[in-house]
Amino acid sequence: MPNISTMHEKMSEELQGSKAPVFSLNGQRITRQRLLLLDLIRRGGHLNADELYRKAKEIRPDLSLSTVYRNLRLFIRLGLINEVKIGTKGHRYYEVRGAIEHYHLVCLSCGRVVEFQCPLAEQLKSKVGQESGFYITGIELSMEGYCPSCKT
Amino acid sequence: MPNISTMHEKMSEELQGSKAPVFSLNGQRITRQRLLLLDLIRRGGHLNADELYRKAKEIRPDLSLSTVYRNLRLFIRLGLINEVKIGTKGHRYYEVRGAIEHYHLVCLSCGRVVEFQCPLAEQLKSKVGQESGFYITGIELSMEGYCPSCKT
DNA sequence: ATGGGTGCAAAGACTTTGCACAGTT
DNA sequence: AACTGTGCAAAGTCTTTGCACCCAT
Repeated sequence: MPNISTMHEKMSEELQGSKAPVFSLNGQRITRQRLLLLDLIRRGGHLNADELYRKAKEIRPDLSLSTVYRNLRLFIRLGLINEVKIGTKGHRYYEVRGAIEHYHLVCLSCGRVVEFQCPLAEQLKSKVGQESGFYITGIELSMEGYCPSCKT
Repeated sequence: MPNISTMHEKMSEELQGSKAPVFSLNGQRITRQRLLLLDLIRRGGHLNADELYRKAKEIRPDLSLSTVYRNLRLFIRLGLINEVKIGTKGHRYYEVRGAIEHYHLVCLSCGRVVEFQCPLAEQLKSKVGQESGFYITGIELSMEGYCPSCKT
């Protein structure tokens, strides 16, 4: 069982590149569950809540699904991860918040998710904002289809 | 109570611009519930299942929510309407299928939905398809923000 | 008469919440 | 001691499904 200083150390790693004082500011605690979940999201690419739950349960069998949901909300609030809705079915996936803005392409057959960048999206945002008079806060862009292996 | 020839007439109107024989082909029946629902979707702009249910219930109080859901699925299968997921919350809305491909912009304050066209989206689709090797079947694009009246 | 359509209620998938207990500070 | 975080179970939201009855063909 890791002691608390080990945890702090690990959490510092987790916090690389994000606003450091968020945890202490909000009085949020660094728990094993949280470390585990963040770690799995970081490794796992694109996971939904249930996938994350099952993976985490392999390591901590006593972990509960509500802890997963609660902490996903927390991580989002803290800006550590993003929730993305992929494909026309709009399922929710989670991924670490990276510097590069990107969008998603999902294979309808095997479920593989590919990220792509889209410089046009920013242009689009300001163009649509100008023409509509809206102040635009968010953009949702994803595509779906069949990947090279599945499309034949 | 409208007789069946009236209903056929009305349904023909509904079918303007879509593949006409779909109903007869599939043996789908023209019912008052279906006429009402299609009519409300046509008038209503962007409705979700519950909004549609409540509007329809004002006219036919005995209508059930499952009929709404069942017929939304049906209309989608027949190509009469589109299901769109708007905003980062990904709520499902329904609208008549028009000729012009368009996307949606929703006000986070008043809920107003504005349609916009995006010639770039088609380009984007083929570009992403080329670069990724995917065969792309669907694209999901929407934005959210605050409309002119709400943004101050 | 036949077979699809509807209302009702129940079940499903996914997510949130209330509560008592456990672990940190 | 005070308070946050967790597990568990219950409740919530949105959608689908099973079944008996109804109605159009």
